[in-house]
Amino acid sequence: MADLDPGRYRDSDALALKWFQAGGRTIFVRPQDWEPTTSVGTLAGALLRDQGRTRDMAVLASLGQHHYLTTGHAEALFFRSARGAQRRMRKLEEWRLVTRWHQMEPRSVGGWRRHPDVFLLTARGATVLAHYLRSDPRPLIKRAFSAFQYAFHLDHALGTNGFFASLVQASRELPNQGLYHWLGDDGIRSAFQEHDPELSPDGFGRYLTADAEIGFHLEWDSGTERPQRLRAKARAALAAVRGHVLWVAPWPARELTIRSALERESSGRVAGFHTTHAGLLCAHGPLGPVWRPLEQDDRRPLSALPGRARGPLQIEDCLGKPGWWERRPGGTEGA
DNA sequence: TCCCCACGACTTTCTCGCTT
DNA sequence: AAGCGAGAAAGTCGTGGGGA
Repeated sequence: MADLDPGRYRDSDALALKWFQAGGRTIFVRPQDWEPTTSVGTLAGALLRDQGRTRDMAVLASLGQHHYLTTGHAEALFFRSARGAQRRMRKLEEWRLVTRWHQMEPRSVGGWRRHPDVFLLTARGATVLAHYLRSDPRPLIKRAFSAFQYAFHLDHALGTNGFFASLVQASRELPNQGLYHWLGDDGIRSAFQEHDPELSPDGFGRYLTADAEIGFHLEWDSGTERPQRLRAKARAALAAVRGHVLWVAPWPARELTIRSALERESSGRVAGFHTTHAGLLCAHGPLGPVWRPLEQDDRRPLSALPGRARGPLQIEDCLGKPGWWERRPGGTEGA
């Protein structure tokens, strides 16, 4: 069994998922205030001249959709090297389109471990993005401000985002697979309006294989929710979700707790629930044989889950593939 | 001495506009 | 269309800070 502490994994581990977060322990060093200024002024000219503006806008769009991206997440989605991601994010920061937080995680034995910096959209970034997308900037600014001001679930968000980023990273070199859609919780909540939006899953993904489209919702568990609430979430998913729901537990025993809650709630009904835990994800990666269906013992890879026949979506347009943002300016949620 | 991350310096590759 | 050059972007390597 792999060690559960993500801090123990090294770059040399073939499938190390270095940005998986340990839940709820990290502290964030952030600027005092959110910049309320929305003037874009001289920036417009610099951006228009900039060769990488399409990618920059896709970075901003992804920040608008998922709120918190680390240097590692940005690298997985948009860059081929960590240095490239660092350089570009620094530039966006200098243009005051994004703001940066440092993360430090206290170690159990004392001391601190530095994690990659976290980037958030500024008001200026939201305005520039809205201008680029020809949309109303106000909702974008409002959501970006909320992400800055009310970052209560930041660890949880980074865990969810880290899962999808690791999926992008793991599939980017595969010629006939890829993650096409990644919807954040904002995008999913609208689909849950008829139910309790508080019970909506944490993310939605559409994974393409050679002959199938596999849609799945993600539940990223922090290990703090009571079984009662787990069952409520299971009920909501049974009512509102067609397709798979993947539950990720922080440790093996917690996975068993989740499984018993799910099995109790879904007994006798068809449920596409699968579970895993962070140790397996770190050891095998998100594409490894880690997903265990309810009332079964075997674990299977994501690509082996049943899906529907491939539609017009193209593998080469999947997230992380070369230049994907050129063809999908709407970010990870767009067509 | 090692780890992790950010970043500076230098080199190489790519992109774009201009000229012929 | 082809060739050229300037500047931007990307690749690589080493360093530094903060920690064990």
